[in-house]
Amino acid sequence: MMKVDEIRALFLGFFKDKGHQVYPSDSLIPSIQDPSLLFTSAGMNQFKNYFLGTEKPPVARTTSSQKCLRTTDIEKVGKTPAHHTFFEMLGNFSFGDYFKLEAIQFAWEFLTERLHIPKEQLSVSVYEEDKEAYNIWLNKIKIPENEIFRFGENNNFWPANAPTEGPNGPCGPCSEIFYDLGKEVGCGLPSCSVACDCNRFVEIWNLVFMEFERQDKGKLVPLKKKNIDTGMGLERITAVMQNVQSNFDIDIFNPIIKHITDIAKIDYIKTSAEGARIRRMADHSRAIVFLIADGVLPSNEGRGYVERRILRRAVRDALYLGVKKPILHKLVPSVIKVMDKAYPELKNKHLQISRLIKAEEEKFMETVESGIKLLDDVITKLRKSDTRVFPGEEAFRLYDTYGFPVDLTESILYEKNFKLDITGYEKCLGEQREKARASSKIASEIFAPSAIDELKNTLPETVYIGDETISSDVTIEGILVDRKLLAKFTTAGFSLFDSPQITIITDKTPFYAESGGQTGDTGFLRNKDTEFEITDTQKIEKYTIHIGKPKRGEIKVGMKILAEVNKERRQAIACNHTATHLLHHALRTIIGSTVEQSGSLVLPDRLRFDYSMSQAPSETELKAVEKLVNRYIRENQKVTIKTMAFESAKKAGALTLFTEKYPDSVRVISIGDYSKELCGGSHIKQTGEIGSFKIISDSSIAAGTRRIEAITAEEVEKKIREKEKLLSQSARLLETTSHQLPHKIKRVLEKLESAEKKLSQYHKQENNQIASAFLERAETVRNVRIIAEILENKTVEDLRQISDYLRKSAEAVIALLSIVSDNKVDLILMMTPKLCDDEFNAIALSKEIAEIIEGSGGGRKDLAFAGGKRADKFSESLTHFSNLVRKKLMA
RNA sequence: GGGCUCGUAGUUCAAUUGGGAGAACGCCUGGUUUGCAACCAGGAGGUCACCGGUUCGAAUCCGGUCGAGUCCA
Repeated sequence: MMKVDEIRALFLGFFKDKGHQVYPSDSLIPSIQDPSLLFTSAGMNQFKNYFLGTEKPPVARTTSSQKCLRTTDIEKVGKTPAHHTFFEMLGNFSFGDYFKLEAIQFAWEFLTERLHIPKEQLSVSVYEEDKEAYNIWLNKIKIPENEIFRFGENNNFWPANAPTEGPNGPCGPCSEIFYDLGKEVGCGLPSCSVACDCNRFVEIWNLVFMEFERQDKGKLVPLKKKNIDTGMGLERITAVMQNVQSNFDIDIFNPIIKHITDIAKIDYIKTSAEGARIRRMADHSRAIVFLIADGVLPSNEGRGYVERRILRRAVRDALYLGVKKPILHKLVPSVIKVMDKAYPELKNKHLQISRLIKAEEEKFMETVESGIKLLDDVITKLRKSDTRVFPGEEAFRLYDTYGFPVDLTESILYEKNFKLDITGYEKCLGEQREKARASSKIASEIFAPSAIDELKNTLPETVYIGDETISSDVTIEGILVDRKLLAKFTTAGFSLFDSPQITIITDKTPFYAESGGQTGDTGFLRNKDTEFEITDTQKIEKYTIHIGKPKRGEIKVGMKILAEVNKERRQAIACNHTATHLLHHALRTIIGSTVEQSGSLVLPDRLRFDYSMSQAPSETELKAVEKLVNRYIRENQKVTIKTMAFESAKKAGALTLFTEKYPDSVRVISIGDYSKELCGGSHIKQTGEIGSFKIISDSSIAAGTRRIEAITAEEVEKKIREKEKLLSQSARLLETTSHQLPHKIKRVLEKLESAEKKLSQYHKQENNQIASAFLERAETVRNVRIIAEILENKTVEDLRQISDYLRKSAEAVIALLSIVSDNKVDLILMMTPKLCDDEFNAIALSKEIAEIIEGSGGGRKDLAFAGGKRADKFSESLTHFSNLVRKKLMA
């Protein structure tokens, strides 16, 4: 039986023998910058620019086994024999080299002579208008006529339906090869064929003949250079070779599935609902392991969000299988064991991957728990209203706002004998989708054109000369304004304020473009007539782009101009960048080599360093790290930059990054004989230039990931001066020395506290006295004391205290207490509870009085608050109050 | 990129819908006990995330900022 690893190796070896360069799998995060691509979803992705013709391929034929991630069919995963989120795609590619004949011959030879698949079990399809491919299959390969099927653009064109529906760009017919599982599989009808929907015929290989460029209105223009792009699912061909009907029965899935059933303590019954869940968990655990290994951390947007969703789906399956504890992270070793022959880098990441998964699983369990609580609340309410239908909007709210999955809602409802209004739920979801889609930026086209593409055929890569010099004469090669290429631009007609943002491309440049965490340079392009300020430098594919604003004069393509980088800023950046390497090294020295960089930001005024570590480093450890970095600085070590082959850099012990993919030739930065890192950034010559290093903060930014922020050089001086100022100012304010400051602060606080206590006691006493005085001089009507008083130098809080006292010390009281200032009246209305009824109470009274002073009031029946702005009318309202109360009591 | 929810004591959360900031656990002190989350009494602990607005009055309403959670793309 042929194993996955053998088939992969056989495939790559076969095409290598046919003159193809073997490319390693690209990362799941596409290495080609493209906002429209979230993940690598096909073997051709890493060669996209070669197919587009915007970049010249170094070789004419390549082959690869590409790891891919697709979530479009995620619902089907586990339920069908061949759907995955994560899978490997075997492919061979030709860029203007061989075409249909060889592509077909290679595929046929590989299947029949290397894999020894009987010809009778293979059949093919071609695009109905592709006579060339049809004839090759019929005459060269000698496939019987009735085994060649002809389908329309829906099935046999790439992209599907491209001629009528688009998108514009490279496209072409394709030809598919099918494997017949045999009569006993599938529908069993005599008419069964490749065209049938049943599972008997499986598509194993798709050969795409990219020969047209689609233009507007479906016009297909033949390409000068025709390309081949093929794809064969590794898991699927393996299933064929191992003579099993499902991809999940092949050698790499068996151990994972066994591991799941062992933990869950259940049997794997393929046809049961649990079986599908187990398969889905097996699939998803592979996807998650590879995503994390490629640097995708769980988050709530973009790639991280897709990863989180996959992970949560798997956790849900585990819950259904009765596993109430985190389980996925336990599968990591099994996944790695079956994949590490092709992806040996997984082994080193093993601990970090399981740690991250575990943290994420625990978080989701919390979400589920709080969701169950929320669900219970709604159910309790529903029970009262005597309905058995759970509203769809509620289910949606639980999912949308609190992340509680609807299938969990459904199964809990089922247990409690409720029904879910699933139509209502789906309606809400659909509305949200519509809204989001309408305002989404992400284009669905793979080949989104941009103005820069126009340059790609003629203009070579921008040469970076910023290591040798920071000012040099350069030639302007491209000017971009509003995504359009211009030949020249002049400031005439523009005021300095409304001149647009302009992007300039030059033949070479001393400006460093933002990358590897280091921010882009700023500076000027100028000659005697022209001045252009550069505010940012970025990289788009092979070009450095200078972004900024014209100050004066005119800029023309072809013109020579002096490019000057802001020198002080660059020096500060270089200090921070070298310091970042020292920090990395110090962290590994003090804490251990489990610390790994997971991101960094180098700015002129500070640096940020993200690293993997499960708990926070102790204060002592951080201090030690800071001390060590400063020692490195004082040692004034030499910083050397060398370019060498990747393999020899690795041998020399250079640190390589978790997520990065490196070219063959790399730049190695060595500091003294300790730190050695691959890095493209700007550095100083001797560590002494950094002067000083200070950690400003250490915090957690994600599960298992921490961030240190630090400053160097002049920024440290600034910081020290700031702190000194702070201290001396504080000391002066407290009339002491900075030494005595903590002691003094403590004493002042104690004093303040006791003073406040005394004061409030005093106030209380005073308020009680006032209250009893009020009682004494109060008018009494039918045993009810009526009090109406204006107080001075009191707060609403005091009024409250006074009314409390009144309530406690008299049987029956109605009191109106007020504070009157220039433009405002505050009042409190208290009546002993027995006097209150529905019409006559403090709320009603306060409202009525407040009306006179053009304010409003409210509160409780026995204690209400009110206020107004017309202090001048207050005496009127006092009279009104007394009359009102008297009248009421006499009645 | 577009939504929704949340931010209150060291922690987990309340606050009757705009009208005295509370409970439980934890902490401190004293007592009683000294079998492992013991009991009794007392106490400390709050910028109600931040800024602005509305209002006589805002933890509560409105706008903004920051942070967290979550869904869609």
